[in-house]
Amino acid sequence: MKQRITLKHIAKIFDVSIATVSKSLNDSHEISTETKAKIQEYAKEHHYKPNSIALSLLNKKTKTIGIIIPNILNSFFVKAFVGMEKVASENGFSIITCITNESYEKEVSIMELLKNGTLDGFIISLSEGTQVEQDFSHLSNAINEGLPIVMFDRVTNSVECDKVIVDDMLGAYHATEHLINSGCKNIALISEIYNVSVGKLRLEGYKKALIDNGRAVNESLILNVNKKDDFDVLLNPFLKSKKIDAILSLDENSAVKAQRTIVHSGMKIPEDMSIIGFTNGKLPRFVTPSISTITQHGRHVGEVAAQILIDRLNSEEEDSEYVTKIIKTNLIERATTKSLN
Amino acid sequence: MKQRITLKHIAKIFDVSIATVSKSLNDSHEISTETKAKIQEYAKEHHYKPNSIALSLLNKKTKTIGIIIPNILNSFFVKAFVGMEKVASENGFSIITCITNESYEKEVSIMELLKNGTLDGFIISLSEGTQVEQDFSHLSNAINEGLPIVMFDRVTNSVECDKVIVDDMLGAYHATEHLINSGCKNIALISEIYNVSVGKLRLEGYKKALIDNGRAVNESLILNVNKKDDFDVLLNPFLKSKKIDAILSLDENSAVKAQRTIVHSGMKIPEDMSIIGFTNGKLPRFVTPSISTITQHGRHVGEVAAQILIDRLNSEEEDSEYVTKIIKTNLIERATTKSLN
DNA sequence: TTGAAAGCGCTAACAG
DNA sequence: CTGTTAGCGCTTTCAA
Repeated sequence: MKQRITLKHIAKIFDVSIATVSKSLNDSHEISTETKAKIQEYAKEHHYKPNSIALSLLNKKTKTIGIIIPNILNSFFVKAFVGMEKVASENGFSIITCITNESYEKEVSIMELLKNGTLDGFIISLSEGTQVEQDFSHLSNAINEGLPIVMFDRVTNSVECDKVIVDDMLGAYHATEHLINSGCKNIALISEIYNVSVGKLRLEGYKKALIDNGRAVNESLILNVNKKDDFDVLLNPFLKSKKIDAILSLDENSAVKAQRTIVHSGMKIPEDMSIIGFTNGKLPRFVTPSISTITQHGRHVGEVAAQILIDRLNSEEEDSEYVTKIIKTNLIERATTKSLN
Repeated sequence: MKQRITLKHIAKIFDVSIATVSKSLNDSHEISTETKAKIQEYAKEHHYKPNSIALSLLNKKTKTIGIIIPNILNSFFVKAFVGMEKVASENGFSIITCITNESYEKEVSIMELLKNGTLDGFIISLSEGTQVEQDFSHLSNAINEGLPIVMFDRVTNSVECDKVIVDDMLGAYHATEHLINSGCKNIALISEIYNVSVGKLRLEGYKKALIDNGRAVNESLILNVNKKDDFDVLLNPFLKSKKIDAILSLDENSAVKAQRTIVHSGMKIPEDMSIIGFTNGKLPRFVTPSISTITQHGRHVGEVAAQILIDRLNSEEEDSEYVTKIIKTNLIERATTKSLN
């Protein structure tokens, strides 16, 4: 194992001081051209690399941001992650990634662990546990200690910071309206994410669309499924007991599962039953019949979030105003919805 | 913004030396119980956190590993990533993630960037570009500089290091044999990954299975698809021109796309056409008919890779032997294959 | 044009 | 029991 080469080594070789070497490599005008030349050449030949840990200690900046995600097996979060990675890497930032698995405790312990100087800032989407617990002190503490945070997707009003959110309410509103306009009478709602903020917003959008269109909100048409529950066992009786002719799914999983159940039940899609689901991953696209989805532009969300954080880190001013960016959703019509024409 | 609290601050408060504070917080027996007590209490109250950058500089260890992945939108790689994150976090390691987008240049520049002291070691799956280029000096350099590397999935014999690989050849072999045994006569092979090592191994397994079972390898039944190509345009004539009754797909994408094309063509699955595809993501499972797949146990691959790296980092001995772990695949029979009964 | 010294936050060997 | 000193690798005054 070759020893890492340092300024000290080079200084010894040329019998000069460490300071001289440092200045030479930084191309300081204080140093004579010849000295610079020979030192630079030697450094290049021997692949000298400044130790960034030492630099971080000196500058109190690590050029590294933390990304905290509830669950990376979720296609929205992977896409957001890809966007963040792209922007970060374009701007010379590294990324430390942590996955909370929806656990409040994990989220807190991760933040504690990372508030130790290794990071310049955080990008986080709250875990389900945190949104249930409603305790955000680990986040406000970080901000107080000078670590900027950008929250995305699953956010809270209880913490003041930059935010990038998806227009969940409007997305659900438009989707519901599309179902109404395409002739659906009894629109059910299925959600595995009733615990998290975005689930609640989507539910609101659904209700508002019904009301604005002169329909009553029928609570018995709303099915909240626990992740531990057996989906099919719940869904089958649910579908049979009511005269439902459309489903709005608040998450990718339940849309796909509902679609399967319905296909098996022999109902005609979209004639007897329309489906729209949130989150546009590969799954709804490739399934047969392909599922109409509301796309949240995950990648873009990630890019914007990363850009906001990096801009803040690079900016000189201490306290520029916090921003909240809202990313619009789009309805992608596929085979599970009737077209309006 | 509150200033980070350091040993120095605490030392000043109690009018003791920095060393005393350091020892107190590390619960050294050298320090009197009272002094320790009051200093520890103060530190806790004021949320003192040792600066890990300073510690890294001192110990020349960062407790951070780099994970370099070609493409995280690939379900095998996300699963592997999840496994690595789990093991790393259990062992108190952080993870810096980079995505090469299959580019050799990106891979090299990432490695250059990260060889600066921020990482204790790497876990990498080679980019397609690197496997085409066949230049691995960025990797051997890292190893020479004392940065251990664990390669997984897409590896090369040209670099000596720890490796975790999937038994691709055998996986393809068994799958092909399954098709043969279930009565398929003309088994085609479709690949979007003919450029990468695992693609080549899977191809070998396919050929070997044919030969071992007294079949001829018919090169015209092997379709290599470029990612830029329009898959359907290639596949349709391919399927029509030969009397194919089974397809082995070397990657998840082409399996799903082939399945769709076949469904549309009206052929009966699996009676007229059987399909087995590599990589067991959600897609093949939820698609109708669900696709029989060869699972590579991505999560487990990730866990093993991370564990090997961490064990090496934690071990005292400089040069323990390199290991190569082979993870066995399994065939998951679903609706696109006839059972053997 | 070069170098000595201080310091980023911390630990450890050694004195007192 | 506590403090002094040196040092991890680097930059940056300030002096020479």
